[in-house]
Amino acid sequence: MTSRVTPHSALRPLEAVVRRLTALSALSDAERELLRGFPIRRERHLPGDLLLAEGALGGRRRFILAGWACRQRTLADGRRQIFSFLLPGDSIACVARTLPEASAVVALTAMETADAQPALDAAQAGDAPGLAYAFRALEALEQRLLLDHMVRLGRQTAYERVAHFLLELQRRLEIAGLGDDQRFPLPLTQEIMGDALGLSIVHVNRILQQLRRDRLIELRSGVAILLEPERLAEIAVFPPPQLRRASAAQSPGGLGDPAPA
Amino acid sequence: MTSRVTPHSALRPLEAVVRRLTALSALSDAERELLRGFPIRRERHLPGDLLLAEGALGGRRRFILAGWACRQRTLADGRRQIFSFLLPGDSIACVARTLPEASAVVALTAMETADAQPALDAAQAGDAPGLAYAFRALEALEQRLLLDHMVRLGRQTAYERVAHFLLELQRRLEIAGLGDDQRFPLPLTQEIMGDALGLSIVHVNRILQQLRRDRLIELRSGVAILLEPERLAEIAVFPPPQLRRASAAQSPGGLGDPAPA
DNA sequence: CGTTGTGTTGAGCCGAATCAACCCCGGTGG
DNA sequence: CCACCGGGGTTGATTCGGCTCAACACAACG
Repeated sequence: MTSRVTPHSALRPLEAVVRRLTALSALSDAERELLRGFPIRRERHLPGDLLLAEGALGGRRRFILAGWACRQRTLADGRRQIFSFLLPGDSIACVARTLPEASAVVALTAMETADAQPALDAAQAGDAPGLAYAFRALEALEQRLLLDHMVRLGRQTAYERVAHFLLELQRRLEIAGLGDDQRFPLPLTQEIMGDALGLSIVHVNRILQQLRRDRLIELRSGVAILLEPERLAEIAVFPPPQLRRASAAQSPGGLGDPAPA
Repeated sequence: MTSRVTPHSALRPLEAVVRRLTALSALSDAERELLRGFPIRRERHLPGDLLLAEGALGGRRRFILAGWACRQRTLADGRRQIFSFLLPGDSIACVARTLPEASAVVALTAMETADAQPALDAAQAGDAPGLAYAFRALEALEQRLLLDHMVRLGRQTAYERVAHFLLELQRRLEIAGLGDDQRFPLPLTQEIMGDALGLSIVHVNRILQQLRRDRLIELRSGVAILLEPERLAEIAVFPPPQLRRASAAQSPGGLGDPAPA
């Protein structure tokens, strides 16, 4: 269904995961191979599927190979708040362990996930220090994204919120190997964006219109294009988060294939 | 200055910490004594003191013995978002370790803190399973409080936000041994509340007025009284979080990772 | 061919921000 | 002792961003 969105998930299912972790930590080639070698017990999910229930105990840890999900909470009167979006390369339920989940995880598109437990066990066992560091960094990054989102909700105008949000998605998706420095898949309805950004559907629509009129973005059939990322960043007021480790050397440049092994 | 606010900090400095942890985990008497016996290297801080800088690496972990602080971020143009309030019994910088902090921690009142490292080390060493569990629960609880705050910001009216916020404070403070089931210290200016709740000073003032007119709360000289907590809870729409362990069952032995096969 | 979900657009309203006074109170210093 | 000052709180008038309601367009799909 979303072959454009997740181009390599069929041939190299863990590609997004490897890219994500590599951006956060210096993985040895051995670790990369270790990661690719685990039995991953793939699973498929449909839009709307509940991947993790609110209040659940000790959810299964999984990697997302393809598709989008979100962490959310629904109030008694139907209002919904989306806390974060989970993209290919992200992991589910790696925070709380023996304690009830504070949010539900729901699939937004068709998805594919893999068992993350073997990799986590290896990291915890001390066999793969690079992996262990990457997982901790992942957790910290998640926290940072949550805080960013909170700033959007509490202290930014709708225009700023949307600008900052789109920038965040672009950066995250580029790292996961989807999209480039201005173009990326955006399989979200305006309702979903509204529930994330604390805005009504109608208002999300108007802001997107405005961003288009201002020639800052284009949106066509599930693909977003940031025409002037720098101006968007100015509008966004506070800098989108550092998604990579600060170190000088990073994964070898090109979008196509990191890690020649 | 705030002797009513922190009545036992002089005689039993760790009282709030012990109470907090006990509410989360079944601590043995030995563990409680262990906790009280650590060298805690107390420190005092003044309102406005920076306890942890944004972007700092590996901050010192400390317990709060007395006084209030907050986690916050300040934007370039001066806007501020407060993410959470840190109360007596809470700990600072227990999440990220080797990674840059995503938020600053700032003292809001005069404070006293203690070194948490000995206790954390003991927990990590496996000497005190109850403590270890408590610390993990503490982290999860913090996460939950963040998400609650996000719901307030994104999906609640000002009136609901304030109601829910006051209820949260009451519950947390009661557990820490400050205040009772409707009365608690509230040393926050309306500006601070505004920066937490995403509202202007003026509007915070009006909402508080309204809550008073509706005979739901009283505010006098740094003390808040919830006249009808149940009605406040109804207004708050979504239930304030579970701050204690669900007394019946928890994990007495399975403190490691549950490993759901 | 209707149906359903998503996007679009207009009209009107309302919640919350802004602007601007003013009050009260606790310093603090002449 | 009083004059002054600054921080916090209170209040009114006005503006405005974003919501609600409502209608319609369009595509995917049965």
